[in-house]
Amino acid sequence: MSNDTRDLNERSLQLLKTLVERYISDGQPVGSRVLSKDMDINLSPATIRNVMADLEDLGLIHSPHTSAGRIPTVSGYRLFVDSLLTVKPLDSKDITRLHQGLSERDSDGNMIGIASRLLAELTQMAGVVTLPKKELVCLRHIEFLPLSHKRVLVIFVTNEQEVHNKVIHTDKLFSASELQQAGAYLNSIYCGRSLIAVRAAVISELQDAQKSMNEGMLDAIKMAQLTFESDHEKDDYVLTGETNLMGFSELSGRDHLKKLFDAFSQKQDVIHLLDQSMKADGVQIFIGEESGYRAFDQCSLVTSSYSVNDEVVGVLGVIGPTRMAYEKIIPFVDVTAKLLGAALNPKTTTPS
Amino acid sequence: MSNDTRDLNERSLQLLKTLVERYISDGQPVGSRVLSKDMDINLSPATIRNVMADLEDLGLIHSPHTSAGRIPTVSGYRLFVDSLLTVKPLDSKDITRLHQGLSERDSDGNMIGIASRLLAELTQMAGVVTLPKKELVCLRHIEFLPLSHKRVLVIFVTNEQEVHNKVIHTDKLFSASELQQAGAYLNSIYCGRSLIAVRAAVISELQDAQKSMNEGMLDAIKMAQLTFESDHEKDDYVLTGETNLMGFSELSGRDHLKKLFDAFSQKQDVIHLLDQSMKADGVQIFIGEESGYRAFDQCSLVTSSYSVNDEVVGVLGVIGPTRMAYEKIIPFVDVTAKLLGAALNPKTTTPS
DNA sequence: GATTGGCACTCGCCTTGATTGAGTGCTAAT
DNA sequence: ATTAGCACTCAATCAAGGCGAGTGCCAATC
Repeated sequence: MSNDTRDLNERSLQLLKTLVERYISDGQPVGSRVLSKDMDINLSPATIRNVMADLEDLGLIHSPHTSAGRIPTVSGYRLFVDSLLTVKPLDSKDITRLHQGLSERDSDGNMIGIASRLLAELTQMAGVVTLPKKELVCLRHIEFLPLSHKRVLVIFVTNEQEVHNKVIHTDKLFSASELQQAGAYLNSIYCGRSLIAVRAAVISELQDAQKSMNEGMLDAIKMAQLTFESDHEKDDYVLTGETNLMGFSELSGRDHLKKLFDAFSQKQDVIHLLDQSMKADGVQIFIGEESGYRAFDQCSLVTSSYSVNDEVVGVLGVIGPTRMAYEKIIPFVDVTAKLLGAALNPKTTTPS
Repeated sequence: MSNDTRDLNERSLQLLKTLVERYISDGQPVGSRVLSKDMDINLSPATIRNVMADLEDLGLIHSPHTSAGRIPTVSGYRLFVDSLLTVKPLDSKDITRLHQGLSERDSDGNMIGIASRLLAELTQMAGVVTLPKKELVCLRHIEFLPLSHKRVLVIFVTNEQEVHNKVIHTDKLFSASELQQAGAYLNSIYCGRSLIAVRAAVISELQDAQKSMNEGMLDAIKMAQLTFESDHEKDDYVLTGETNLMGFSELSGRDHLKKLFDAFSQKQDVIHLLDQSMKADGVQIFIGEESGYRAFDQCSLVTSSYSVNDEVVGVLGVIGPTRMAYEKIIPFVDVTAKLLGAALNPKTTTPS
């Protein structure tokens, strides 16, 4: 790396671009000969070699061994996606499919799952969608049912139609009707507020307990506290199409694949990675080791946050080998994020 | 296969047993020499070879190639698990773990998921548990919430604490309070009955509609019909620990693994296989090709049905390579099934 | 007659060595 | 600055040979 990438002239960039494209489509290290044939400008292989040597000095490409062609390094991919890429418009079939899948109408309630499946199906890689973040979800309905052993089943609905449930342990025994009243009371005062707001309100209510509250109200508040106290529903995501990844030969080192799948089921690293995309809006890309997690060394992650009412509420993306068709995946993720955001917005109807 | 397995004398069986055990623990074809050392009875390798030749004639073992040892065939495994196996008592650590995981008290509501995870964790293979069958689940509570576009969110609770939800489309627009009344009405008449019974009752109610019903009741019944009309929650299962399977070299032919995982996500074949175990009670074993599904050619499935109140309601099991430690897995699956059954029974408390 | 030792044979696996071919780097000519 | 030419490197492929594990069979033994 003797120099800055600014040294690169138009031609070198063009060459890098062609090289990356070629490698993405073939999967083979690409040599000077094929590159010479692939390029628009006519150049002899020898010239190409000189330019490639420069690119190698800059750390943009490298040879797996002496007499193989070159393949892009992470920096090479990075430069490619940042400046060289010509994004392709989405396939119209894909657009149709997305629309029909994410139209609000025939939702079976779980938009997140649908979106994830669509991502996986249409890209033939793995699709991932985080659940919308809690600050943004508001309480729609809450209800309690008695169980044995002083336990209570809490069911609450957030946003339009997401149903959650949890078992809480109470101090004393409640009858079904007491619980029903508690639910009605909580619904009357907390409905429509965000979970965060509810939690805060509950805590403050409990603190100045001298307030004029009858016992039933107090019990209700206590149960609400138990329900919302912890981040019981830890940030989570829906991941589908993992099996698609098994087809890619570059990921198929025995334990490599296992590491990857283990990371998927532990979720933590993936969550952390996706969280980083929450901040920026628009499409973000993590290439290979850029992610910082060994398990994803050979993978790229193309993400985009999705928003409801201009507020970012979650992230979705696609996971595949570094050697993926970025020019198609990027717009695809972008559009999916926008459509999902629209589909989740209760106020608007998705345009047909 | 010149002959019947009855030809086998005690010694041959003993030999087969030792061979299978050895192969299971080593994963290498086992030859006459090691076998001779492994056996209790002292026999020269030559004698062993003679016996092995007989076993091969009977189709119980075979050589992968001329100068390798022998490995069990499917029939060999079959004979082994049916007659030769000496089951080992469960490890006490495992028992403790199972008890603590499946004790009713600190359930977070999803016993099935917990059981599956326990199976996978403690066997280091894949665990699978079917959801309890519908005939046996009874309605505990039902409730409706209005959505936009004449859609209604139905939430219903079955058994103790399993929460389900579904979106239905109605003919006309209902207000929140109308829906609440409908829910109350349905709760009053259908609570405690099985879903199957509810479905039947709903249909018959609708048929003799001349009955004295006010409009609200009729609407309620109609909504119940929409809710329960189809097998909307198709028999399903919870599968965990699939990634454990990636460690086994015998399953790791590239597309073999993919086929297996695809079968897992399509669910259909797995369901069908598990259904077969519903009929028999006690532990059932499918070895390799016995399952009849190509994807499971190199796998064995050890299952047991689990029962609540002496009635079989579901199946659980473990999926691993044919070369698995049956003598430990079998009692393990057995015990897990019994504990799960007990944990699901609302009447009893699991013994500590 | 069952068991055993001996022996030739088979076959997978590993190493070695030679060959091939793709691709490079360098240099000298254009 | 570009190109042609050439020597060189190195992975991949293949054949040949040695090794070793294990077999099958036969004749000797108990």
